[in-house]
Amino acid sequence: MASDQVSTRESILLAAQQCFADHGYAATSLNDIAAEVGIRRPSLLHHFASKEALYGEVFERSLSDWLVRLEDAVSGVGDDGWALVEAVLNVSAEFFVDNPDVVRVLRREAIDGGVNLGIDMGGILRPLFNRAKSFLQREMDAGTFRTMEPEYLLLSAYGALLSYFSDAPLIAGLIDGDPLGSDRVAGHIASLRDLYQAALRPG
Amino acid sequence: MASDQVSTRESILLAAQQCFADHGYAATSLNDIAAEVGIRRPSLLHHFASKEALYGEVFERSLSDWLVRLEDAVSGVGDDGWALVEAVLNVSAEFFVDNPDVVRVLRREAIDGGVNLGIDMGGILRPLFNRAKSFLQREMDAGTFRTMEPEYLLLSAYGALLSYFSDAPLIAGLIDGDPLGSDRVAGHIASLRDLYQAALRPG
DNA sequence: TCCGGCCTACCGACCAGTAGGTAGGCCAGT
DNA sequence: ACTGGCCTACCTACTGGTCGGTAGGCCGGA
Repeated sequence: MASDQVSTRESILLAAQQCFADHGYAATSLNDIAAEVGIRRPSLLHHFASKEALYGEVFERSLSDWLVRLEDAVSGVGDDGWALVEAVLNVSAEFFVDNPDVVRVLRREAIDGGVNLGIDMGGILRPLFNRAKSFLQREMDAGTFRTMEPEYLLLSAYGALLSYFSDAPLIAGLIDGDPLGSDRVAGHIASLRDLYQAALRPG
Repeated sequence: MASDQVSTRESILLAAQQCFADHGYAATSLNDIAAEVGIRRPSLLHHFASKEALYGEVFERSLSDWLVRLEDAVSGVGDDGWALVEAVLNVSAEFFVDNPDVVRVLRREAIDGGVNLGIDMGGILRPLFNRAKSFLQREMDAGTFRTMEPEYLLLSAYGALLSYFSDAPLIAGLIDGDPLGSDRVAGHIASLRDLYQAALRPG
């Protein structure tokens, strides 16, 4: 109905995102999603042609939401090298806290190769990766950053940043308190900032 | 038969490990595993009571293989702080290259919470985590390492190290060449060593 | 040397349950 | 009267798991 605060279609997407994040594609049934929305499976299939199509839309939205947010942050910062690194760190953390399901969907796809359902995750990320690489190279050439291998540096940062959020279910059993609590997240980001500042500081 | 180079049971475990790593628990059927071994599903279930039991054994072996290897490396190094960090890095990398499936099995479990099938991954890892934490704290107190928050430092290192291997399918689409090739892996480990050396160097 | 008994490993056939997906009907809003 | 959204009922394919049965190796007794 049009009077719904959010459309059924939107509710389905949100429920699907949560289910796919929690249990993965294969372990999520359309019945699970439909039940969460409060409708029957055939009604769900009235809005989405297939399970695969639904997943595709969830995945695409997850990835693009993050990239848009990242793009905004990057363009809002000048050419100051370190400020840009901090902006990426901060905006990503903020986004992942607000959308804890997104990062688990993306990471599952990364393990599967990001290519399982016709979506070429690598192809989408590659331009971004190359841009970040040449940014780092530029800063290193200019002496703003200590010279390191930009490719590996990026991959390490990607892993260190995302794993904290994607593996939150495990980490919750390792540390005291909710790893996604705002103070814990702030601590993690501060630690990352500290780590990479120390590593990138020239000299 | 006893003349088999490896027992059927062992073949099943190996095939299961690969399937679970490639596609996850839910997306792997017993038929898939049986077909890989070259037997029928009922024959497989003659060796393992259930799919869950088979997965449990695969998971347990994966985790303990890594921990044993880690334990050996740690005990083989004296009390030299940085040497121990390097040993952990090196032995883990070596192990992950030799057993590329293990890390994907473990990471999938980490995302799921490591608690899905009655196995408490957090419980197993917690003592190790606490030991590493107090090791770092000791080195920082002694002035060998720069003072940082050990908990976050460990989690970042865990993420940075494992993600390179678990997300290898995605990374393969990001960089040129096989990310699990020996030179690439060496580069990644060297970069990690460099990163954490720079971050932990006192001053 | 033969024998019956027991064992392991494997198989085809079958089971109940559940998956994704389709067909067709009901009904409120326009 | 039509449409969009939802429903029940149904389909086929496949899941994990069980069943009864078989081929063949091993072993103790005659």
